[in-house]
Amino acid sequence: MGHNPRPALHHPTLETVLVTAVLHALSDETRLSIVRTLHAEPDGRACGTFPVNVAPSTLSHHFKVLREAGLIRQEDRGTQRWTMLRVREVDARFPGFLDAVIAATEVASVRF
Amino acid sequence: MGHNPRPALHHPTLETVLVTAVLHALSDETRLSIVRTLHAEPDGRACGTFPVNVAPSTLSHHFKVLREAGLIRQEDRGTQRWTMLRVREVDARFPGFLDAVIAATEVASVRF
DNA sequence: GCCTTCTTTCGAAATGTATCGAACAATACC
DNA sequence: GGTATTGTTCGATACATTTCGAAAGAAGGC
Repeated sequence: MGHNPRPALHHPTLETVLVTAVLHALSDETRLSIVRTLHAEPDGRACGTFPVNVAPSTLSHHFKVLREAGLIRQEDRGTQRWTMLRVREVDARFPGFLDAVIAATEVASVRF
Repeated sequence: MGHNPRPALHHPTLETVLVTAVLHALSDETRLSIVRTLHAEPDGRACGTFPVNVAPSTLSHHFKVLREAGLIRQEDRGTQRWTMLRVREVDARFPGFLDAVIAATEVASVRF
């Protein structure tokens, strides 16, 4: 019998995620910071390389919330898990929304 | 000595509210429904007339959250409290954000 | 095989949130 | 003054969320 590869990650279609789920996912300071970082790096980055101040297990929890809200896509590359923002798909379902949120956080001298 | 009028409601300047507070305020189904109703009625309406399925005390709690997030303005008119969406101010601080959220909820056959 | 690296899952604890009913305040009207 | 009408505050409860450390799983290199 074969080996047991990592379970496939679930990436919901944007049509099936609730508006409230997206808003809730972004209403946390740490998760919003993750989305900001990803927005500035279209190629994505590995999970462990985000500049956040939480434990790895907590970070993993936040990625799950973002993934289930349809905001990020993750794939395995060797031992690390790559994370990308689903810009196209989010913008197709919520036109202008992501840009407006990012822009709101980029005003000088404003804390999230 | 005089009577004791209702305490003045606090309406924070949009510059002082956190982005996460606005997102959190809108991430609740009942509150999002209130904002949708107000968006369709620029003149505002009285607190008790919103089509929601919660007790008056719960509704009062939701108005407080929306008010402290800078999303609504309330003023007393006789025995009732009038509520309006702060469209201009919200749009000045978060350009395009409110419209994007409202539009996202107006897609046919989509639940919040 | 063994060890390192990266990430997740599993409790567990602390905190926050939505909800209600009962009681209270303020205004308007009689 | 008395009585409705309208909303808020308070206490209590149930549930959700954020957080961590410890343990485990999977891939890669030795």
